[in-house]
Amino acid sequence: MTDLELEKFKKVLKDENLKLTPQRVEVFREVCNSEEHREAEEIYLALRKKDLNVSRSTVYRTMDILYQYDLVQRMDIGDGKWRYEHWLNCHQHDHLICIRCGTIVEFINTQIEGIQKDVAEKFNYQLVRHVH
Amino acid sequence: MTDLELEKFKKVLKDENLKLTPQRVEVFREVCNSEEHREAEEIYLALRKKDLNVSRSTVYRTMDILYQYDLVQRMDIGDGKWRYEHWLNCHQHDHLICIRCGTIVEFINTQIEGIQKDVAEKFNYQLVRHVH
DNA sequence: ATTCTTATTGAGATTGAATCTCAAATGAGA
DNA sequence: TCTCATTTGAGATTCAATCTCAATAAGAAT
Repeated sequence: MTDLELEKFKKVLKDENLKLTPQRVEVFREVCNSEEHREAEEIYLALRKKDLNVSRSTVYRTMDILYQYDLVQRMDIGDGKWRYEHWLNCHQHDHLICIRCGTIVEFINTQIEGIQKDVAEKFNYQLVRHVH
Repeated sequence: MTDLELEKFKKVLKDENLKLTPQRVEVFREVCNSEEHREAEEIYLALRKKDLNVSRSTVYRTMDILYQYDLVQRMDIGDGKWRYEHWLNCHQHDHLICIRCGTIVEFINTQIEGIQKDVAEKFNYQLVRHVH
C-alpha cells in the first residue's frame, strides 16, 4: 500500500464522515498488498492468518466502501461471489478468464478504452466504471 | 421463438441426452419472446401469469441449460442476481447500465468485437463468451 | 487530557437467490 | 405398450451477503 493510496482512502473516509479505524486500514492494506483476485472470505482469512482479527462483517462492510468509492475493482467470474483486486494505479485493465480452470489473465488495450468512452458519450452516458 | 431457435434447442437436448419436455420448451419460449433482461424469478412469474405452471426449480434448471449451451445471454448488473436475455441472432452486443436507475442500453460495436478477438488470440485464448 | 456524541465493531441471526433432495410423473426407445 | 432413466415439483438446504444491536472506539469540542 503506497502512501498515496492510504491518503486517498483517508480522504474518502473524511469526505463521507466515516471514521478511520484500524480494521478499515488493515482490510485496505491487505487488498493493496496482494495481486490476487480474491473474494471477501479469502481476504478475511488472510487477515486472520496474520493475527489481524477483523471480523467477517467488517471485511464485507469495508470492501463495500472500497468498491463504492472506487478504491478497488470488483469482478464477477460467474460463481456468485465477488472478486476484489486493487487498482494498482490502473483503472484500465480487462480480463480473460479460462472457462475450464478459472485462470485470470489481465490485459490492457487502450484502443478498446477509447472506443468504449466514445460509445458511452454517443449514448449520453458518463462512463464511471466498466467491466470487460 | 423462431423455428430455427427451437430446432437449435432440440438439437442441444438430443446431443446431451436431455429430454424435450413441455416445461423446458415453455421456459425457452418465454425467454425468446421477450426483449427484457430478466432474472429467473421474473421469468418464473411471467409463466405463472400465463397459467403455464412450471416450477421455480425447473425454471432455474432450464435457464442453466440454456446458458451452458449458449442459447441465452446471462448478465450480472451488480445486485447478485443473474439477468437473462435471448440472443436475437446476435451474440455481439454489449451494455451500458445507468448506476442510478439501472436502465440498460444495448450497443453493438464491431471494432471492439474485432479487437477483443485479437487480444484473446494473442494470449492464446479461444474466445467463447464475453461480457462488456 | 477528559468528556461527549456518533459511528463502528463483532457475533450471531437473518435474508434470499440458487441449488439440492427425493418421491412421483413422464419422455422416448425397444 | 412396456420399461427405465430422466425430469419435475415442493420444500428443504446452502451459503454469500446483509442486518441487528449491545459494547466499543473515533474524533471533535472544551
